[in-house]
Amino acid sequence: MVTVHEVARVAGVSAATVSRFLNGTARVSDEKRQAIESVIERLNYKPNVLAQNLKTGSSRTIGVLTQSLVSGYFSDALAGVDEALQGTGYAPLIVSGHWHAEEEAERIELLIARRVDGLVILSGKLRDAQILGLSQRVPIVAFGRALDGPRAYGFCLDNYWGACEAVEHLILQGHRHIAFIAGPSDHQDALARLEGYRDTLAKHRIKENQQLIVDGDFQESGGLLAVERLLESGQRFSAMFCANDLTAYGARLALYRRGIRVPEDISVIGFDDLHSSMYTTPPLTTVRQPLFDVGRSLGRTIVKMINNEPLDVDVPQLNLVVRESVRRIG
Amino acid sequence: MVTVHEVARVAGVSAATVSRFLNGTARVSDEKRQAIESVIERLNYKPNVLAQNLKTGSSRTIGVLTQSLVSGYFSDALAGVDEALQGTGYAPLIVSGHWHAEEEAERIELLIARRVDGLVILSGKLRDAQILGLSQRVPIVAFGRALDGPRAYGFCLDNYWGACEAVEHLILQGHRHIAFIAGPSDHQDALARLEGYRDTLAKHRIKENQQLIVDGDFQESGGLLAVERLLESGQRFSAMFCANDLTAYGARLALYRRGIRVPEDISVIGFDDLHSSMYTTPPLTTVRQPLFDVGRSLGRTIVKMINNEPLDVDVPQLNLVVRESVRRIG
DNA sequence: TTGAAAGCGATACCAG
DNA sequence: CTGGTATCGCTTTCAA
Repeated sequence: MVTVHEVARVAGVSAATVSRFLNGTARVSDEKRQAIESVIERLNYKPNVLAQNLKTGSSRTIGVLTQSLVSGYFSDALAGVDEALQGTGYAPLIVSGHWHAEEEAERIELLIARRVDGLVILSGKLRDAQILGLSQRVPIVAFGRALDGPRAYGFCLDNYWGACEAVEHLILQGHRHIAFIAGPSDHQDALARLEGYRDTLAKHRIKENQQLIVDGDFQESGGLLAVERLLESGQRFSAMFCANDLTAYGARLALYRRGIRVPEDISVIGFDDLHSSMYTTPPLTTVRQPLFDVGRSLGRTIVKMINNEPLDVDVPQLNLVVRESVRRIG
Repeated sequence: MVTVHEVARVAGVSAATVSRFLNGTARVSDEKRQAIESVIERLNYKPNVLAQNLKTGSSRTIGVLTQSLVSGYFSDALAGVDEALQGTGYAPLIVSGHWHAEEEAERIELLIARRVDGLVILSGKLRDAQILGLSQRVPIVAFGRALDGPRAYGFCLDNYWGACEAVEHLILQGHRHIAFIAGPSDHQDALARLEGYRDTLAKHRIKENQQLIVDGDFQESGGLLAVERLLESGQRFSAMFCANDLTAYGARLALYRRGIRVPEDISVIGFDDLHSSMYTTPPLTTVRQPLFDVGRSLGRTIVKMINNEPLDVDVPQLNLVVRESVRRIG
């Protein structure tokens, strides 16, 4: 493998000069520049990143903590981060915490041990205090938590607002008996969505019916089970708000199994807007989370933070996307 | 930051000894071992990976080339690779080629520049020869191509067989007019599936009807369009074999829009078995590709290859999973 | 078993 | 503008 020294020797200059040329650290006379350029070309010299890393103390790598590699939700965000990092010289090192605080902490330690220059954290179960602590060792940008420290920044999307929009939509379409399939009760977003549901009913003076609120788990299976319980309870309802799209998929299948049509018999609205929600039968009306944009914003922000540039973060917004799973009634 | 030298100094030994202790490179007397251990503990010493990397010439990193970060198909494989690498000391560096040969080559160069110790390649458009060439610079394990060099190994799943299974299933259920929505014609797997479709019809002496074979693109939109064309062509058919699950989703929506029921009016079978296929309405009968297992196998194999261990690769198999989108007729 | 010392390959300071 | 040289932190001969 050819090194700076060889290039230097062949070009008749010093290694320092080659380095300067390579990094544009200082002016290099035209003739030497030419010589160096041609030697690099001829010897097909490529700097050894490992040596650069050691010398500069930076790995030009961004650690990314996701919660799942196989979730459409997180994948989108990862793709966004990836895009943002394109051409910056930083590469993402992706690890998954599987919604498990200890595992997250462990993986992050691994990332730090690998000397990542920055960390992007997608949701998770770590406490804000822990993240703030970590941020003393490495700059952090997080999604799903409001953070604002010197080396830690984080934003959330307004899940409460999104839920309000969803329920509002249902009510405007004439629905008054609206079921809610909740998410995990230890999940901040799930809670916000529940609150939005409650408050919006209240706002419209619709009395909340405890029986219409059933547990889910943000997975299809939870949605399916929830609908079965709902149906067995004998409660009347014309619409259901599912805490996320996966839940809606499961719910939709449960309905299908009972021969209940969507939206003719029951309207369904979701939350997230996963890719496939455009192709469910019927296409799902849902609250869109712009996860790709979120990821991109996260990626750009961590790079700015590393470079000590002003952050001016672009926080993408939720919005309701109306498709065909909600029917106007009454 | 504390270094080996500091640890050595405080423990009253040499840096070499600390290093040996750390790597188990040689025996270290018990008393020194104790001393070193306690100093490491007390000083909370963590070796600098960057320095190790430079010295050993290895980054303890595996480059993984995927084609998409947001595809359920590739995500599964990535998760498998990730699992396989867990606890090996190797971390995956994931890049995406977006089904674009040039981009793939570029990204791979980036990975090599970062001194990855091995490469996992998931499908893509590079030619086998290119990969073999690359494998002189870094060991490679690939999916979606049959490779067997000293430093390159690759396997495919038997898409032809899978397609035969699918069509066979349809025929056994009494279908004789079977449409096929193809995948991209420059995609090896898509071609194999088409062939399987053709050969199986032939095997059962069902005359192939060119009109029943329509183009798709492995995406939902292609499936949707294809069905519209199919329906407009006025051809009669009772079942359709979709080149992949996404295509089936799109097809299913097109059918839904026309009020055509699945499977009562038309049976649908897919290929891949994405997660969501279990929750479509109706749940999709499809040929399962065990992508997670594929990824895991790939991950294990690249590590073995790096360590010069015998490979004995475990190649997972396709299998038909029967759900509810196919009806028995006749 | 242990230590001294020589690098790994680049960068950056200090003279000139 | 350029070159010599120390240095980043670790691993690994080579001798003892």
